Amino acid sequence: MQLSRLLIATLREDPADAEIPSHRLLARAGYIVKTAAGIYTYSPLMWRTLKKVAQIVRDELDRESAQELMMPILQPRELWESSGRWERYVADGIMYTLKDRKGTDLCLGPTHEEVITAFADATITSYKQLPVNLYQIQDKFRDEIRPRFGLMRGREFIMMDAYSFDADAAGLDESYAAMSRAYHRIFERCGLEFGAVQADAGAIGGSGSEEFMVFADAGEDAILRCSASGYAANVERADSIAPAAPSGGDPRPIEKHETPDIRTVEQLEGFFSMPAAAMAKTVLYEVKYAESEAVVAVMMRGDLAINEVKLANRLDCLALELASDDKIRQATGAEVGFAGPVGLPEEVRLLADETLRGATNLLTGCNETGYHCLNVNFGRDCREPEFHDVRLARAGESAPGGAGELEEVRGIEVGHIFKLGTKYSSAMDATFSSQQGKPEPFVMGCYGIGVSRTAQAAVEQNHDEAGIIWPPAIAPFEVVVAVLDPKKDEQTALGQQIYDRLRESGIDACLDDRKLRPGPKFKDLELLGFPFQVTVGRGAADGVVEFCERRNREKQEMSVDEAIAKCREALTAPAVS
RNA sequence: CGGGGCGUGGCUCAGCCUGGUAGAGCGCUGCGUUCGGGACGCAGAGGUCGGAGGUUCAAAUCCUCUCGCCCCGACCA
Repeated sequence: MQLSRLLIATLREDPADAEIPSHRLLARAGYIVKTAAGIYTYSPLMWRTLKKVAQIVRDELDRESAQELMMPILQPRELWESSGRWERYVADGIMYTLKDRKGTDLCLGPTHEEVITAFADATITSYKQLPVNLYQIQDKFRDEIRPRFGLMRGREFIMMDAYSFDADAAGLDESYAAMSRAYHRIFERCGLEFGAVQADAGAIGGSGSEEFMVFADAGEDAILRCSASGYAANVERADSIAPAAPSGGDPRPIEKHETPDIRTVEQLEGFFSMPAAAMAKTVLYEVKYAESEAVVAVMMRGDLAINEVKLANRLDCLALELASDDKIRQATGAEVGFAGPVGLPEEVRLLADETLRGATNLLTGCNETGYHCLNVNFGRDCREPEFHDVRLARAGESAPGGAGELEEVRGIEVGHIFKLGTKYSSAMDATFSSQQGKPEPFVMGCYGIGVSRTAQAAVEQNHDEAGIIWPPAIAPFEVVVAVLDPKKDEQTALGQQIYDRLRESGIDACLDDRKLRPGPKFKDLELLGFPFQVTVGRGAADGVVEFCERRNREKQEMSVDEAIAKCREALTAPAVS
């Protein structure tokens, strides 16, 4: 490809709406052009990169015997009602819905569990056909609350979604392991520094789940990891060993104290000269279920925090949020800051974190404005709460197992693998005949990779002040042969010759024959970020060119043969195991 | 949806407070000089100031509504 024939529209200045480096660079280099918020047109160069990412995904999935197919974007409401997700997705507002001319409701697919489960039900009839793993690479649509950071969180984005069907849990474990292997190879080949971390299964549901995270400061997710033990988890999911609390000792008689305007843990520490770890705060949540709403009180040790994702999972609710001041007054009969287990109305469900199990002589609120209680003991002064782990793990705490300390890093979620089990197949009555001739629901897994997000994550991890530094495997071109002065015949001829020889070697090269002065040409190519450059300039008459690696921008003069050899050497990627 | 901010040539922005001739830099076109790190000269093209309504002799500027976009919090590949 001659760059003079390729539509390249780089910008001299950063677009005003780009915040993080990868978004800024992709927009400035003209790789992406915004069509609407969270909706982008991919330029010809960007499309080359996206196709390369997609092809790596295909290669590695196919190696694990997955099969590519294509499902519809437009999906009928009745299909989504068969899994029970229509109402929830519409209520959450994340799904685009529309009506056809007859008034029939449809949606633009945000994901394809329903379609694939119906397809599997229609086509897989016997256990002899299992396992099956099906995937597609397609645009997905989500009415994101806040699209941002370019391709990182778009309303329309390219995603690979795969679905495995097995006869039993052991089969699912194998399918899941195969996908995990494939994912590791995919992100390795894309040149990313990444890790698999334990994850919350979220709205999709199911048991086991891991996220593949590209480590980057701009990442939207917080990860806790421990290098000593190898433990890594999304903070939503992470566990840790809580710091020890002082022993409360044998139960002493409860004491009620006047605490005017003392509402927070910090204030209580000062007022009673007690450590936060000897207190229990009581936080009220408004919890939404499919058919009802409730106020739930959650007790947590004073020095620790509540993990709302864990809490929502324990409560098995649709959504929860901190109760409003009005709700708190209504539920406890006291002002905000004085809620506690003592005298809590029976209709308010009471949970407590595991760290409070067996605790004695706690300092708590007692649902009376201006008062707190000392020496509160469960079962004696108040109900015995339901104990659950609802604690937020934090950096600095010990990792599960106690091998080392947790540190926090940021990550971009580029992939997610789930063990779904029979959640969808049971709901939709999608079955196969078992060896005993009985209908059994498929045991399913589902797996996603954000293809467009992965491409941007690669830029987030690979750039410098001058521009993008594409990992070779996903660069729009691996090598650019830059002819500095296309008006000089010997430069043009030599450039063309090098370009041809690189192409013959199977290298994805392009020829920059654009009539640009050298300064702008160098700047432009650095911004665009091709990993290797062969510069044909004043040495052309003597057969001398320059080889330059974008990553370090070091230039070396050498002969044409040497330059070509350098390119070949650099691009003979070590085989991925 | 809540809170904050912004819509002025292709891009980045000034002008708005205090109403009266629509501006700059970059980019683009032509000619000339230049030519290894975002050159220079000359000549040009390009804007219903997001949209609608209102106030006024007069609105980019003041008021109302509306649409779009960005940022901060709850969703997710």
